[in-house]
Amino acid sequence: MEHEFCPVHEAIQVLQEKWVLHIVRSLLEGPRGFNELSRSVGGCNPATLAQRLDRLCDIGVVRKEVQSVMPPRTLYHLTPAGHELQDVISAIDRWASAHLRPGREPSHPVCENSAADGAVRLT
Amino acid sequence: MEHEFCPVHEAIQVLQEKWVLHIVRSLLEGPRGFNELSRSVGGCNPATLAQRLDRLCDIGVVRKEVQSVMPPRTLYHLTPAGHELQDVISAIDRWASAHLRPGREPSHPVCENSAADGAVRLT
DNA sequence: TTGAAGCACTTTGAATTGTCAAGTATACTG
DNA sequence: CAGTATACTTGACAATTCAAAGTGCTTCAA
Repeated sequence: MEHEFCPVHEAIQVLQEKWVLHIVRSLLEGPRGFNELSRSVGGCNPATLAQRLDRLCDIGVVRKEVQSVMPPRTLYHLTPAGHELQDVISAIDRWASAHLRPGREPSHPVCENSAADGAVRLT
Repeated sequence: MEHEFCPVHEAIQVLQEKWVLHIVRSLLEGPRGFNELSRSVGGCNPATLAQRLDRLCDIGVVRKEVQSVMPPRTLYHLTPAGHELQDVISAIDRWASAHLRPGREPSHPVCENSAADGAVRLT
């Protein structure tokens, strides 16, 4: 009755969780502490961030290193598997650089957007 | 006062929206109608799906082609820019195949997961 | 020595999102 | 002529995310 295991599908399930890609992207630049990460990710509240990190930890993408409990000092960094998400982020980066531009207005109420140059506008 | 425009960041904002990656992946296999897409994406309710499609349309990743209004018949397909998300999906696919496996239990309450083979387990 | 700021979170209640079930008008199939 | 399909919309409800405040302890400046 149940579906078979599909890697891509599962990966998408994880990566589409809010903030996950941002977190990974940030950690690719190096290990960070909680607040540091929070700032670098920008706009994710601590409750959600903590939850995402737990998940990524469970999944084996991130490792949490408690350096001291009091005063608190923790480092989050990517595992080798996590590091390999670099390819995914790079692909997004390439796509974004090629197709995304600032664009203010949705330009049209209707869906008549694909400009001549094929650029994509954000709303 | 405001930040400058960062393509990757913006792209992530879009791609992390629930169902978006699934939708793109499905459309990469070819154009589909609404219900067809809904089925192939699996589990996304029509309200959300409609909303996501509108967004992707506005953004210029998807094009909506109404073939007839009544009885209704619509086709959704990727624009050239949308098609180039293939690279992103492929990267996810490669990562997933290399690092994801079925794994039931989180195996441990704590975050002690990175197995010797570096495989990642889903919870 | 006092005060402010930093650390890693947790808790709370409210706001935003996503989901479910049902419904619409029409056509095709058995 | 009942049943199925198409593409959605609506409204009520559930789940997720949010901002704000708080904790207990250290470190640094005044």
